[in-house]
Amino acid sequence: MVGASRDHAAFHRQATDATAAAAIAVLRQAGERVTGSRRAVLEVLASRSEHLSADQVAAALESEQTPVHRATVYRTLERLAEIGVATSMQVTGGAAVYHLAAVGQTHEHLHARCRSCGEVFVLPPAVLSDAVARVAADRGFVLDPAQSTLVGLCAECSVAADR
Amino acid sequence: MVGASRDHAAFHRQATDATAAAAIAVLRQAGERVTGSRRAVLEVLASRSEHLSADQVAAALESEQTPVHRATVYRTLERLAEIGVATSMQVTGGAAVYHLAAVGQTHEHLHARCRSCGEVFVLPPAVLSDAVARVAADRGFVLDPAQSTLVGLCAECSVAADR
DNA sequence: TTGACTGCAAATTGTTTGCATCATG
DNA sequence: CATGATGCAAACAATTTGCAGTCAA
Repeated sequence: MVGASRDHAAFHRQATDATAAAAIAVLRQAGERVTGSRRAVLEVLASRSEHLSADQVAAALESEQTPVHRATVYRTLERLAEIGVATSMQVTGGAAVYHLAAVGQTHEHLHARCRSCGEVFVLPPAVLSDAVARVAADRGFVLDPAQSTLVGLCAECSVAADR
Repeated sequence: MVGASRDHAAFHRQATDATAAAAIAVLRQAGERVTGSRRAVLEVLASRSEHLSADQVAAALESEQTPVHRATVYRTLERLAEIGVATSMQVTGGAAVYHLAAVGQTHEHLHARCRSCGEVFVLPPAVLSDAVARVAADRGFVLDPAQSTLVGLCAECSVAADR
């Protein structure tokens, strides 16, 4: 049990390091400067699988004795998103959240938020492929599934609402 | 042409007045006070078919020589939404927008926001009918098109981005 | 060396709240 | 007349931006 746990932790750290390193390589290739702040931000993003808000990233850095000013966190995340190393998404009614874009794989995904419990679900972007085609034909609107948030009731909440 | 235009304007004003009056009646029934500010806010909502942000409502009132303080506009819109006279929706990455809940008719529609110019477009909810079916089958998620905001590039901005 | 990056403070935007005053019911 | 509504200013949260100093390339 303890052994398995340690192995898992070790694996995770290694994977995290690899991801962060890959992201740094991309940064360098893009002609961007690799600074301590950027490294730190990337490591935080790489170490968590979920989406983090700029504030959460700043808080994580602070508790890791690597404080980075919030303005810098915002600028860094924005830059990372521009380069494609990270993806950002505006959560309806909340702060923008970021996560590392898996280098190589497209890893695009779509978010659906339950308006009852607030939980955010990840869906395959293909769910919107029909909608993409329709709005393009209809209005010339280039829909970006990865940036869109669908809203509704999750399975659990819709069952609860039925009663 | 001129005649038709005048008739249309007259019809529209009449419809607007009727809608606002109906909303005021509902307000009264709900035991809410009917004040000048509330009347004015309702008339602005009734006179525009699109969705307005609190700020836009305040601006409209100001240009109509009926200034209402922004705080009041916010409080009023919130109250109207609570009562059900108006519906609010948080546009992803933007301000909340409101519109009168058509008394009786469902008036469902879907929003798409351009991530470049920020403009919000209204689309027929049928655009998402395929997505609704897919997420329902896939995850049991009951998608609500009226609450969802699609994000992408509008026709104009996508043309501009191409160059 | 030098221009990009950072920290800091201050400005923005959208929205909420405490409080004294005022007007509707 | 008693509440509940309004105006005003100030607080808020999430970002953004101008500036001057610092550091990676």
